[in-house]
Amino acid sequence: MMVIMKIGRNINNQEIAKLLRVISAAYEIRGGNKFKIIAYDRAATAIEHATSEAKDLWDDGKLTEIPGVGASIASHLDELFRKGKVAHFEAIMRGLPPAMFEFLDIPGIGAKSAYKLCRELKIKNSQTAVLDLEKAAKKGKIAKIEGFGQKSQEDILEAIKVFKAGEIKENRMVLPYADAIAQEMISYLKKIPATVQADPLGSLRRRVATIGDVDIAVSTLKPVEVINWFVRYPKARKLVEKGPSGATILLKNGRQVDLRVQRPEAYGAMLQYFTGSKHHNIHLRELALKKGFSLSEYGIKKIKNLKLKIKNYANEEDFYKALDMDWIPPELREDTGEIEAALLPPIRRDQGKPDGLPKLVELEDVKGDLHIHSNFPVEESHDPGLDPMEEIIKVAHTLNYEYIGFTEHNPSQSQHSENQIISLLKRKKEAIDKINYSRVKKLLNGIFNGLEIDIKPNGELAIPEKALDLLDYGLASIHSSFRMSR
DNA sequence: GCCGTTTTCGGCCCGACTGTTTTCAGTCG
Ligand SMILES: Nc1nc2c(ncn2[C@H]2C[C@H](O)[C@@H](COP(=O)(O)OP(=O)(O)OP(=O)(O)O)O2)c(=O)[nH]1
Ligand SMILES: [Mg+2]
Ligand SMILES: [Mg+2]
Repeated sequence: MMVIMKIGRNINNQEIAKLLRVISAAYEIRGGNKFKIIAYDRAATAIEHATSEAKDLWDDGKLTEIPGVGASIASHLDELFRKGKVAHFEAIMRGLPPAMFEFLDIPGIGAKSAYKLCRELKIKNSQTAVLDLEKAAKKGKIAKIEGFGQKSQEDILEAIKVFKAGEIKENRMVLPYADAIAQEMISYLKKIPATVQADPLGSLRRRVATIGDVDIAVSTLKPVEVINWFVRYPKARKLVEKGPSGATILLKNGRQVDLRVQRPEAYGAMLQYFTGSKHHNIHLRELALKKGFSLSEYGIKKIKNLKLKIKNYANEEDFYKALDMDWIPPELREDTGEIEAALLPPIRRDQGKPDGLPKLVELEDVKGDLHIHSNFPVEESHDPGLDPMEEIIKVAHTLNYEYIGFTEHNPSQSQHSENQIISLLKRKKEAIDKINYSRVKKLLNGIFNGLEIDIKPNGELAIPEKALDLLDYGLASIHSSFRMSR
């Protein structure tokens, strides 16, 4: 439960992000420049999402290539990687109760509340901070603090329960799990005629590998009906909040679902807003501002003529087109250059940027699979495949694959002599040769004989050298001894 | 603190919801 930061020279991206968020919160308490606070937060998000470890980028002198990391933060990180601590950060934190940072992941508590609670309740010990806060709430001490009351005291108690159960957005789910939750909710929403359309948005629509919460938008002329139906979802455990334009619930499984509703004629703007990402939206809105437009989930306003009515967009294509941009595939909307790339050709040429949006790899583009486990009995030590090769070939055919390769694990070394391993692999090679000469072969252009070969702790492969001659190819991978030093 | 072909200075997204406030601050999307 402790969220104390791990600091040191071997800090990873997740831990750096946490550290930068703590600094952002510290600046917020100190009344620092509002945009500096935002800058630290943005740098945190950028490092969290970076595809390389910040420490490796630092090694190559490329830290400032991360958008949002400039000279200042890069120099602090340089100090962090060299010395394991940052003097400037320590100075910022000095005088602030360290326990307050334990509260930042409790839903509804931000920097200001965390600080006030710590100070007024004299909470000193980081290790027991959350428990101390809970005790204080139960004794009615929070309601007495200025700016808090009976209701906020109850809300904090509830939030601590949620936090202790690990039911916070920071504990992310894998994409397929979130997909399942979203699909169930969408079927439920579609049961009432008021729902014109319902879509999973946010990180789900962007197909991010891990998902914090489930975001859903509904197109409707009867928002009140949809929202009331939503909050009565049978699997809902708790209503978090509810208003005229949406609601948030917590499900019995501890997951959060956010709903936003919008009229059909303005649904395009809602799709754009609620798909995100946050920094894609901010970047897009900044670009629009320079052109004299103000963007929101309701549509586009002309800044000069605020009296002019907001313009509706029923679909996303028109919304982006109004900004002279190509429609951007949701998978690319992470503010990593896609906005500049989407600017229509004449503008790109003016700016000397000829490149458009990249063409994404679609499922149909996948032409084969060279890592497949069949149930062919090679007597591996673990995880044999479930289906016969013939069945797998048929499925590959229905997927329009041109080729596949079979890569069962190598025969277990502990159970077999070298000769036994070779004879097992000979049998498999004969089986594949046979398939290649049989009718099934016509389904695919190529069926290859591979093997997933263990790399042993001493670096050797787990099959004899001459067994390699029996294979078309091998996949070598490590299956044990993960705690060896680098 | 970051960033840039209208800027190396002067900007920085925009809105929903809640509680405690008597007009808005804090938190979140
Ligand atoms: N303009 C703007 N849009 C935001 C902001 N925060 C969130 N959004 C929009 C874009 C997000 O993708 C969408 C849903 O917010 P979430 O907090 O659920 O984020 P998202 O789903 O992208 O990631 P997640 O996996 O839930 O952490 O709402 C913001 O500060 N400004
Ligand atoms: Mg989300
Ligand atoms: Mg959300």
